[in-house]
Amino acid sequence: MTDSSGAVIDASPDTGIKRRQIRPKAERRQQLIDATIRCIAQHGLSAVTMQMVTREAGLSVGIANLHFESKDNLLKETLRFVAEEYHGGQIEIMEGGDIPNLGERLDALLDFQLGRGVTQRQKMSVWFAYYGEAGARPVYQKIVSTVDRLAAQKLEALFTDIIREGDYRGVDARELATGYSALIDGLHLGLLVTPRELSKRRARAVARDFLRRAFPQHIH
Amino acid sequence: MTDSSGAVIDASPDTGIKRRQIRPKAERRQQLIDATIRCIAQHGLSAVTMQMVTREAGLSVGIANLHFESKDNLLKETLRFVAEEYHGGQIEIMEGGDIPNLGERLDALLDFQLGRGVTQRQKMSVWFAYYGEAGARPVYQKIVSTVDRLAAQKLEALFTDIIREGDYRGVDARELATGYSALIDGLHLGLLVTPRELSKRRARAVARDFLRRAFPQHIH
DNA sequence: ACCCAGAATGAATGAATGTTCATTCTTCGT
DNA sequence: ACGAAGAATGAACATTCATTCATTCTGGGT
Repeated sequence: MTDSSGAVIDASPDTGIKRRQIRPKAERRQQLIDATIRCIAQHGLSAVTMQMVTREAGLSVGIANLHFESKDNLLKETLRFVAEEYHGGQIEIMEGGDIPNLGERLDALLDFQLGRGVTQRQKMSVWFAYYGEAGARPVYQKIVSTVDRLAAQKLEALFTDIIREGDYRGVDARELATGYSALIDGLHLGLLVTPRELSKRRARAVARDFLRRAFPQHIH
Repeated sequence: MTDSSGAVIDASPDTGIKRRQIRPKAERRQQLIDATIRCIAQHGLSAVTMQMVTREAGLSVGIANLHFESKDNLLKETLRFVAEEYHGGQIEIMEGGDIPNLGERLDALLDFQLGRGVTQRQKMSVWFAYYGEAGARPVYQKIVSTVDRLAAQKLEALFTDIIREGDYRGVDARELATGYSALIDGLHLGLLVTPRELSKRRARAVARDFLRRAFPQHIH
């Protein structure tokens, strides 16, 4: 049997007692990180407790300190995972040998950044929860900066290619990349905090509009 | 004597004992809210304690529950204050009878949103700390949505006026307003999390660029 | 069939935190 | 000068939480 969290639970229907399962370290780590993400999304970073996370994962309290040495570390690793997943996905698309057409590649990037189902909302919550603490916690700042810088470089490179291909004049790739990144972040924020005012559809329209203004030949 | 927090302290230099001061309720409330803002900016929302806030304010622990009934309430009121201060400032400029020229009014808005000294950074920290929790706390969401909606309407109205004045074609005021707001939010985020990568000067250039693209006759 | 490395458990511990309230102190009107 | 209203204090209390670790359990290797 598998519950919603992915934790393997082996229960005798009669007794309701669940059997202890031994799994490799890497798997447990991921299981705990996933549970942490769900907890942050649902209760907020400041309300997350170890008991909450381990219960969500279907495990005992002690195990968190077995695989991660402390709560601080678990939170740090969770941020690292989310950051790398998100930026990794972006970077893959931007490097994208599988999509030779630059306009289509831009579209794919936009789809990745503002598309997807409910899952994305969970990730967004986590993302901004950490942003909120980043001002006071250098560790978080460093993790985010590191992946952010790489993604920014790739985006600038993509924009440079597009500018060359379209022969656009008076457009600075770096500045535009900064603007586009900020726009996406801001739209994510809007989707998270005021979902009533900003639908996913409209967010995409806004982002597309930005790109169309800059690269009219590439975005229709 | 006045310390950095604005709290009035009356100490005999000999004894070092500070004298108890009685002040009106409204003043103490503001004093506590100011201290809360500083604490959030410096330590992060999740690390803020009542002892920390009251010490920062130069007061005793009991007083926080005297003027605000609980920690939750103090945090809520602090968010309300910051939200209203920020959005109030924006709205005043946008309605701005004192700046008849629409282009100049846009400039003033941009100055307000991305200008100012170190103070602004404190406010930004608080702002995003709450955004981070907003996903899980309806109360925060409501406070932010309320002021946000009003500011969005005013911005849309301003853009509508500018579009009419400049006779710009194929531009949707609402969509542009959404985009501009998101852009500013994203730039704030960048300034907070990756100040090394994004200077205040560059943030302003990026925002100006966005406006210039949309309203070339109004922004030079 | 047996053993053991190490994975998993959860009751116990101690530290930290929000909240209370009996007491002390200021101020102001009379 | 005096008294009362209420502002301010901070020690005490109850709760919650992260972390520990003695113990139990599992599964693969022999």
